[in-house]
Amino acid sequence: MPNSAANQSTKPSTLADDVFDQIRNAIVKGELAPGSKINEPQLSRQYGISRGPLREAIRRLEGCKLVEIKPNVGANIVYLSISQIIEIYEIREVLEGLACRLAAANATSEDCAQLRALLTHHEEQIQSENGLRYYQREGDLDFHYQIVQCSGNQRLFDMLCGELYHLLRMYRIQTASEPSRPIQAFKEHHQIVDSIEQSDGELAELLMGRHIGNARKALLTRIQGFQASEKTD
Amino acid sequence: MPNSAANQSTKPSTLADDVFDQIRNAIVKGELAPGSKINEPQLSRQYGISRGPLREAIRRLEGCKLVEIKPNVGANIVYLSISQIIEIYEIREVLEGLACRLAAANATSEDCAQLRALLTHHEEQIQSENGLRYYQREGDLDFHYQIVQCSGNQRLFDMLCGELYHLLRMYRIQTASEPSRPIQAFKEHHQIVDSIEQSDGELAELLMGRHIGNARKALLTRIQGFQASEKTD
DNA sequence: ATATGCTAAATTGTCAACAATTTTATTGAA
DNA sequence: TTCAATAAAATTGTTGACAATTTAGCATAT
Repeated sequence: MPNSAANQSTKPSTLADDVFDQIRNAIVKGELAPGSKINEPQLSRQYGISRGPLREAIRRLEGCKLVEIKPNVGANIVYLSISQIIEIYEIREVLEGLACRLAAANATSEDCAQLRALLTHHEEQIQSENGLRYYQREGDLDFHYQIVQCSGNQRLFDMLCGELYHLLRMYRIQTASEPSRPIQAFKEHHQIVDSIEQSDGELAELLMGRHIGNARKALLTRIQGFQASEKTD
Repeated sequence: MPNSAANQSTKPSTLADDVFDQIRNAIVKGELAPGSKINEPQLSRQYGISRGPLREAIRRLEGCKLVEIKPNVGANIVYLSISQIIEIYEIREVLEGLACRLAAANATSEDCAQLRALLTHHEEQIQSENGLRYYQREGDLDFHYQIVQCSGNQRLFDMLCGELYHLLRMYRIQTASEPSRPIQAFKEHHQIVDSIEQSDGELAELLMGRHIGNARKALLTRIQGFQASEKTD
């Protein structure tokens, strides 16, 4: 069917679903500030819908742990403390380690080629300052994203790419962060692809765990450095 | 475990929240069969509420991935295939390994005493057939539950105890399963507590990973044995 | 007997109104 | 001024009605 219009015959969707996507994007991009309150009348006007589907979208966000609802008070965008970020990094450490182990077993040669291509593309981009910033912001997660895809474990993919990465993006924007170890991280990425290509799952798992562990430690020391007063829970 | 409706003045709650809990319990207990369709008019009558809060509860369940909603068609209770259970076990393997490593570092002597107490309690219960069935059904998860609590990582706790364990309970009921290696599993539990008590995080992590890995393999071979025709995705 | 198309019923999606609660503003007293 | 009590406004929670869509039933034709 010649369907030039975006979504008519192919994608039946509901207002609640659409607004769910929009709000989630707004949260991840920081347009809805962490910790801030959600005002139903205002948001429903903004999106041009009634409060019914809006509330459904908010409830779904609650299920995803992106907002917290207090009865009779309202919903707040979730706020991640430093200690919560550390917790997420600890989890990523083992989850992405697993992803690498599985990827080493399952990745086709095309998958490996694509991983290589992504790395070289980053290498090119990284020349310019803007490119470097891009790499730190998004490109890094792209790499991790693609490895998880190679793992073949769908639920692992959902957990990482559908939930945790959203929170990390949110945090990066929240704190204009990530001046951390770009060159070193880049080397580690290459090593990881090496081991995946050689189907050495245990090594890939170990390297990825160490890679994220390094990032976690860097984050920890950087925080302790000039922000020792941050509440840790 | 006393979680009845005794809280009135202390806990303001909303209909959507209450019904969310009730439906989730019904799903986990198998009262709402996996794959079955949710009928809004019927459920709203059953719980004595209107469709508004009911739909909010369903949306929240969608966020938790316990139901799947198709626009204009309705919500279905999620159904876990064998391969999806395997995926969950792979994830548990590393996540609970992490929990053990952290628990070994963080657990107080009281925590360890409590773990020991739980194991001896199981040892007593396990004498009778009913007790053994209980152990296989719930007691086993109780043990894992308590270890995750000792890890000190709140998000890890939420992921495991707030999501994955629900799915596993659901699956166990779904397939009257778990005649698998109760005595062996019991020994492994003891070893794990040993290593946590000795603050040997790496050993605890390895043992727990192996423990769950064994369960996964047992499950896999049992399935392949007399149900080789199961769709694997 | 199996399809095909149409009609009726049931179900889902959306909205606006109302009730209940919280938040804000205001008043009055120490 | 500061604090408490109170009234007003705003926000959240809930409901029932209506529109849109899907599902089921039924008659007809091949």
